[in-house]
Amino acid sequence: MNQYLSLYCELLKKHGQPKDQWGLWCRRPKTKWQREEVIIGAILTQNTNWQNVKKAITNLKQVKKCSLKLILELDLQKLEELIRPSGFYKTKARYLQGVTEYILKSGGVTKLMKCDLVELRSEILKLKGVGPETADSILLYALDMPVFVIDEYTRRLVKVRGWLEHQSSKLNLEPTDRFDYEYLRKLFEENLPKKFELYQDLHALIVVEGKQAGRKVIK
DNA sequence: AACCAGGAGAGAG
DNA sequence: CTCTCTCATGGT
Repeated sequence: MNQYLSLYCELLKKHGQPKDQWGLWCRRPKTKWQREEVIIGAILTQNTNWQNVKKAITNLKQVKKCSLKLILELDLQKLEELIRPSGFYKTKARYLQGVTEYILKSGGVTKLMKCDLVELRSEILKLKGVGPETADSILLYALDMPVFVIDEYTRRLVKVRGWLEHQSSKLNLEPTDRFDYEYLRKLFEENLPKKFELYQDLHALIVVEGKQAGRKVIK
């Protein structure tokens, strides 16, 4: 068992199955509407506390079911007003409508799940408001595709545990490249069985662990 | 009362 | 390609 799998076992033992802490995101199986809500949440949570996102989603549900159809039905100003608690509400409202338009035009979430992973990833990365982390969160948690999500918690963990110390010199990488998004993503994916359930749980556990650890050892 | 949380786009150099 | 600025709310 390599260090990535032992990390999973260690965190699983410590925190348990990350279902309740992560609400919908780690729930399996998911309904179509739960998948849509995860996509909406993935945009809303950008650089924002999850507590604020919950308020925004509650506001949306108060109007109607939190779905992609609702996002398109609402006019921009109304949507802005509803998601205001999540911050950056004007830009996020536009992001949401753009992403929603693309998904519905492509045939909806169920259709997307049958697409080729690599192609779909490069397609949604072109959408405004969808960077690497948001794209992979959507692919992994909404569409059950095996992509590992890299975030600040993952970077810190890799840094703190010194996992890249001897590999970086071996591969002759510049210090800035060692924590590059794509590099870290491939590192995790190459060292773990390609299963979306494992990716979902491990990433969630890393976040839970990271939050609990706080920012005491970081620099 | 700063500081920051499941980031990303746009512009400059 | 790598900085730096901007977008904004709510909790410590």
